[in-house]
Amino acid sequence: MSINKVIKMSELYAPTLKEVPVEAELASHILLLRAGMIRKTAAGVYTFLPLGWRSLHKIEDIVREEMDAIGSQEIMMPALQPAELWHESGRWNDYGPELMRLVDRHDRGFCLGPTHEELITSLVRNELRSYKQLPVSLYQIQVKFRDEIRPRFGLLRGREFIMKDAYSFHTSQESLQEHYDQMSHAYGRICERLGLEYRPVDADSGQIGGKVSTEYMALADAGEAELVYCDCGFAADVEAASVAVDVIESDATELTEVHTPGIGTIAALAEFLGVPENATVKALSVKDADGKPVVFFIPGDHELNDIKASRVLPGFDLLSDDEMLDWGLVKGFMGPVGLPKGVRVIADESLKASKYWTVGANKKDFHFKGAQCGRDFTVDAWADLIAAKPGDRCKECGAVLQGARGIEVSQVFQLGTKYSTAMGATYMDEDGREKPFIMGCYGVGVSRSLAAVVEQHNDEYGIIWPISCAPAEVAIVPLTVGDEIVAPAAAKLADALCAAGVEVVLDDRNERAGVKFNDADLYGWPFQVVLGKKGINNGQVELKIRATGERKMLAIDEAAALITSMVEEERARFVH
RNA sequence: CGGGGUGUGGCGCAGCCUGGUAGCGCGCCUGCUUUGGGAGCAGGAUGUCGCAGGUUCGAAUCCUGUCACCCCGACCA
Repeated sequence: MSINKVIKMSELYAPTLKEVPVEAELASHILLLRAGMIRKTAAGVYTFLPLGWRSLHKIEDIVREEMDAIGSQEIMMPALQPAELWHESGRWNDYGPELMRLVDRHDRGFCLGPTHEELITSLVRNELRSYKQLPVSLYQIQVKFRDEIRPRFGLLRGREFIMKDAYSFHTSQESLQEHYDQMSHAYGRICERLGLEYRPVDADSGQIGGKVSTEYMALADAGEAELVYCDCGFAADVEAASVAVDVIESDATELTEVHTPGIGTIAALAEFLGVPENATVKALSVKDADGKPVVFFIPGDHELNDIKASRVLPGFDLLSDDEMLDWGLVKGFMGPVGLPKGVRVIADESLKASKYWTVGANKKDFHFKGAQCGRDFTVDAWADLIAAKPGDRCKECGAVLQGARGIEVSQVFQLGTKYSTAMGATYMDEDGREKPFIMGCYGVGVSRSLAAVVEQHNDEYGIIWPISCAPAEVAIVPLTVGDEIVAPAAAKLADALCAAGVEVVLDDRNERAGVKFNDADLYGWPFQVVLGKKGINNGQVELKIRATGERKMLAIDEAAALITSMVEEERARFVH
């Protein structure tokens, strides 16, 4: 795209689909297929056609500019990675089946990189030897592979996708924090320049490892991530959110057995007792990594969060019905009072606020009301165990949290020394001591961002590109081809705009007006200029703004200048 | 991985239950007409019916296996 040239629709490979593809459900998936921007090659694997590729390049360029602006340097690492590096970090075993593994002809193990911590760490450990060389920040824009359990939603969850990943190396937490903040700021700018309505949220660091992490969520009802947020500015992924939970204690202050025949679920119990679900306590029986039984107690209206629970009890697993029987646990009627010997109790910390619990009686068809911790039972450990949900309270300000869904377009992590320690990546500090790098890593889902933009910017007719990532900025639509007046006028206007640095597509196809109009809206060109015979004869062309549907007549002699300035103004809206 | 579903011309689908010469719409090609919101008429081309076996005189259709794709679920008691 270094040479700005008029794109001729008659030559463009961008076949549109009139019908909605059966495999697509989301607006972004449907429209990217229909507008001839992408095509599916296999489940979760896509080909980018010229228009999709142009938009993708624009997103990449925005990302590049923002990375370069904070001093991160672009490199390119291979997608094909030797297994031995993954053995060093331990992730050859830990990453699981999502890692695409392969073997070469010499029987050496490789994987297709889902991320690049191992490679970059092995790169710099040989080259960066002194604190004087730090900090360093490097990034690449590259294809990634993750063998998703279930690829879906087009570009939003693919098995092969394009990502910008950056890695930074520091001698101190302060230095890391400084770069992390710069990255966070850059990520916010990237979202803004892409026209994404987004929210930074507290996140879990998942498989990448590390402690501090923020995700940038493009808000979308179709998003896979659930988040809670507060007017005070707090926002978090429900998986990672630490929130205050309202629980209601039992009206009974003495341990009271209640006959609850066949009432084995929280919903049934709450209804039977005529109380809300958060007036009950839910019990989940699991086994720890050694196979020993543990029962989690959480507020009845909440769900256990696996990630949080794993922090308290690494490698835990749910008990099967048979295992519950073996340990003497009564499914549907478990409680902390009178649990079989050897069963540990871990309770969600929100339950501390409730003095008298309504719980199972460890006896079929019976529950207790008024069970008091310390008097009737003991808790071995308190921990944050549950997934947050809308209606919980903000820990910062106490307000009720609202819920939203989002597409995770980017994430920043503070890795600490996890990889540098595992892989022996060290430098010499001022005292002549060898120390592991303190690392950060920062990812932007580039192809996912493309889908997120479309998910947020579309209507019943097609895509509505923000000008910053539109495949072209202005479409020239002559209504008659081969006409001795209209066609030259269209070509002239296209050339004039092009010369002014505007990206122009000229619909010189011999198609009927309706086809061109419909395609133009489907493709989503931000500005559309329609040239008809009558208009030209009156010295006028019609300009349509895709986003607003607004139409105005422009004098043909002034059109190029006017449109250029409108394009420039529109571009400026996306650069802050 | 568990459950459900679908593979038939480029795309979307019918036909399958009840075996008997493979059909429709869109698209494509040719011609004429049309030309400001996915044109009309006429003519035409295009199918190993996902793949491999089996049953049968005969299989898109029945049976077995297999592959691919889509949807739901995947520890939520």
